[in-house]
Amino acid sequence: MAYWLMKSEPDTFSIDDLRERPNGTEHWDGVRNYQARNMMRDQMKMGDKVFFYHSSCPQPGIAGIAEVVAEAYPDDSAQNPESRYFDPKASPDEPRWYMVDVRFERKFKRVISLADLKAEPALGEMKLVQKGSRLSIMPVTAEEWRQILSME
DNA sequence: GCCAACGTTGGC
DNA sequence: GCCAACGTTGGC
Repeated sequence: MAYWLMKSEPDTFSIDDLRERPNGTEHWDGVRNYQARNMMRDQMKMGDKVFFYHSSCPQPGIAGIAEVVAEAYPDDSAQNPESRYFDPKASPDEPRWYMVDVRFERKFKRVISLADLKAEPALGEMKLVQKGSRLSIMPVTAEEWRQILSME
């Protein structure tokens, strides 16, 4: 089982939104970055655990935990001209973009802020805290996972 | 294949 | 709203 961190803008889709979905489950559409797509498509497996990260908001940080409940399948929003995620180069034969399903597991008692994560020496190697890191999906090591849980 | 121009992300 | 750091696009 692997660990991940996935970013979402809470104004668009927050951890509370996920919790309120039927079965607490939603597809993670709208990933339009190849590195992030490749990780989702090739490496994310059923049962993997995910830190749900809130970005571009007053308090950026990790808000809670979700679990992967469906492995990658085509992101049909790329083929919907009405969608903000529409990509004219995507087609049924070449879907180009993929998504997974995630299910709400729990919300942290408090948001573990980016500032707190940056201040923790044990997380110095974490991709999230490194300068210029913009990936919306990134792997988290087991050590990082444990460390962050201890900071709740 | 290079690289300039442009678009996006995301913290602040 | 600013802007640094990337990623993507497309002319050549």
